[in-house]
Amino acid sequence: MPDATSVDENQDQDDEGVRASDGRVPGRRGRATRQKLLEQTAEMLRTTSYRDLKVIDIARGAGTSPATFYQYFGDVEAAILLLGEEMARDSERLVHMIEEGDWGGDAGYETALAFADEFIRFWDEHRPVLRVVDLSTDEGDRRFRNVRVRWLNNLTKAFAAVTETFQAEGRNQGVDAMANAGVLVTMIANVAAHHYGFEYWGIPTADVRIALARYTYWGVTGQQPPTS
Amino acid sequence: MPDATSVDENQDQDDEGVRASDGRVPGRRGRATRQKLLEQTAEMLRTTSYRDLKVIDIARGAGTSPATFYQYFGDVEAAILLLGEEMARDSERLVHMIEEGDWGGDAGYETALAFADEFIRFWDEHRPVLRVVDLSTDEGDRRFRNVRVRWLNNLTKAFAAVTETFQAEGRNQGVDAMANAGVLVTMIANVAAHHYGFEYWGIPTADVRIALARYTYWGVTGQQPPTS
DNA sequence: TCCGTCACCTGATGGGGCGTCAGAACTCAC
DNA sequence: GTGAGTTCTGACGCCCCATCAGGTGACGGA
Repeated sequence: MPDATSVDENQDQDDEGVRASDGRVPGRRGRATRQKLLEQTAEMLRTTSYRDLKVIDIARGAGTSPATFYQYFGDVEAAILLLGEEMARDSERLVHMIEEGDWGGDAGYETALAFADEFIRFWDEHRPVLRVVDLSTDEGDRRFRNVRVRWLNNLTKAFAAVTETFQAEGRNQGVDAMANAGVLVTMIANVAAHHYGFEYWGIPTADVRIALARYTYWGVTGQQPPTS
Repeated sequence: MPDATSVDENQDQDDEGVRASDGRVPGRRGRATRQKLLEQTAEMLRTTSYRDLKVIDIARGAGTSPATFYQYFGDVEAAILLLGEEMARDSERLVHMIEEGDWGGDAGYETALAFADEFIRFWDEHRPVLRVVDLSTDEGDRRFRNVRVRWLNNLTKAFAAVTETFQAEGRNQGVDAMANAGVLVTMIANVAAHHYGFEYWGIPTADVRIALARYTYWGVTGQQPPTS
């Protein structure tokens, strides 16, 4: 069972606070190699199962050797973790959509639809990393849980804030805003994760998208969505 | 990447259609060993990460040798797959809850609450297997996808059937019943999967349970849940 | 241009799991 | 008690892991 590493190391990942395993700060060549390894890790994750992901394959794919890989990452999980943090940063655009969207009336339903689209796109883009984040979190790995919390919690808080504005107007009563938003986010996340599965059993993504937007709209506003 | 095996072998798993890897039908002793290995696999899955799950550990834990493991299962995945099928059979009770529950009015909301409880319990019980089923499905493994489809599709169809009775009465319009039910199921599943995560970021399972039941009730009936 | 130094990379290695035999151990009917 | 059938395992060749000592390459200074 993987365990937490020192948290302090992951503070500043803007390609500067980077350390090699021996503590030195890598130069230009080193960072290029590191980056290539990171990209190759993502690529491998896309094409092979997590369980069968081998350091040697990543290293070979990046045109280098396993020892070099270990120079920059403690283990495969550490590399995936970095990909996860990159993904979490990328998710800011989703937060903005929630915060800046218009959630009232028909425009609100449109916002919900647009958000569903964007979220599904986001998930498809980061699918390989996300499934490892989810699995490892579920298995109790703290490093991954931190990433997962950070990215989903931002969305949840954004939804909760919107919900609270509706609750302040007397609408959408009877539920804790954070719990409600949490369930909402988790729903959207899992639908995005499995929309190909829906297709497989005969439910087109177009229909799923509408169902998803309806739940989102109702969940946030407490209003019935348009029945067009 | 794992691939599909011949499907025919998995038809009758009631402990009778069982074959050892050499094609013989095991006797009493053989089946006992097989069962012990299966249980040990489940136990191992509960305590170690999927990625670090080793045949040798399962075998040792079951007081036997790796060679014996391979006598009964082609690989670790095959064993987990059997656990998955067992789980799918166990899920019948959830289907019954949906089919036989009263979904109208306040009683409907109570049904939704009871279902949320039962589903969360079910997930907690089968958590280790479920996360492997989900991951492997996501990675494109057909064997696991079949299990996942079978178990979730039963629930989805049951919800869709209930939804359609409401739609026939002119309620809950504007959405495809199967897509709606699919999103619902997937939401419940993911909330159940991550309710510990909610606790971790300060949202008690009690609140989550209510939010979950409200979505379920609204999703099935199209009615606003009680705001008590 | 050459050289020293430091950054970067790798070949080689011990450790260990994988999957598969051949044959040992066990069981049970007679 | 015996033998045929069933079940189990020790041992093996293979490959991956993770590490280290030492080789290779880049770059600034003379």
